[in-house]
Amino acid sequence: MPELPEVETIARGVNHRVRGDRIEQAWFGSHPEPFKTSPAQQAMGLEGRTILGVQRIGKHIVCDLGPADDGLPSSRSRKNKDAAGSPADGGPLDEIDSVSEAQWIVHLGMTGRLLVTTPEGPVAPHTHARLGLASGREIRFVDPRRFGRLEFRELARTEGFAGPGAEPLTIEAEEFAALFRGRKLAVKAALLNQSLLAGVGNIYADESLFRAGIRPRRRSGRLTRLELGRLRLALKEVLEHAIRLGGSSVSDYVDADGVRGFFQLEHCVYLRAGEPCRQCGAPIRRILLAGRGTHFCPNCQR
DNA sequence: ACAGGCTCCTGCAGGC
DNA sequence: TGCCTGCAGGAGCCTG
Repeated sequence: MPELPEVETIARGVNHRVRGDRIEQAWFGSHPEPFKTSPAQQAMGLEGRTILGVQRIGKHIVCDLGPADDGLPSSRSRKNKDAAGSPADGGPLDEIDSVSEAQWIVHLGMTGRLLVTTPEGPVAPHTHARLGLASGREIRFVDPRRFGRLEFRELARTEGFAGPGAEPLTIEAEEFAALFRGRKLAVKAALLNQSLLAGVGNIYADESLFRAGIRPRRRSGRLTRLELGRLRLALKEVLEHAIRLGGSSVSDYVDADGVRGFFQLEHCVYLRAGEPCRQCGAPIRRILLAGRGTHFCPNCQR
């Protein structure tokens, strides 16, 4: 299930391959669930636009798009390629100086994938969107469980996408502590709440609580300053480490090339119920909290 | 306002 | 062997 490190890995990979490219045609499937904007509106909005860049905000992948062109040959993307070597090969973002005029926002839900392939490649079952690019590449959105969402925003009409919660990688200690102050809900439930912190899901909530030595059921408002300090650092470390390893592949997660991540090999508690704690050897316990499987070491976490 | 529970959806594992 | 049941969870919605 993609959380912040997986989404970051995918966004970087997709950005690397399609930045500066132009969307020639867009195809959308018929299942209504994945679309926050209707398929027809998305197709109309996307076609003819240049992809300025792809970034992660919380668990969302945001594609910034240039102005809609007149459908003539893709002079814009060719000009970019000539001017800046090959932007799609990953030069700095500011080489493309256009201002974002629209956004395509992708949320992968639990089982969503965003892949960059060739049009000839076999189309996986549950493919809900295909964007044909001027370079000959194709972006595909595949999501068996249909918990993912696709949205198109024209920035002349609506604001640019901003995650509802704070970014756990950059949040300062004071702001972090304020998120938990006075709250009665369990600290794990608070970590999962996207309007507080954007991007933390079940795996990294469990792993960061283990690193910080805090039990998942502890009430948020009862955490000491010291514990909040440890939690903020643990969260940052665990997320950054997972990004370096390309994310966790626990179910069917793969990056933009279809390659699995490696962080699952370093999980200390997640999906390790009954197995010995890596620190003290006590068996890892599993409970249900906020409707989620929750894993912790009863000895190391207080 | 806040907290907690339910629901969507499909694939897979486990039991009989 | 094959079918059935239950479980996995992000986030929006509903209720207390």
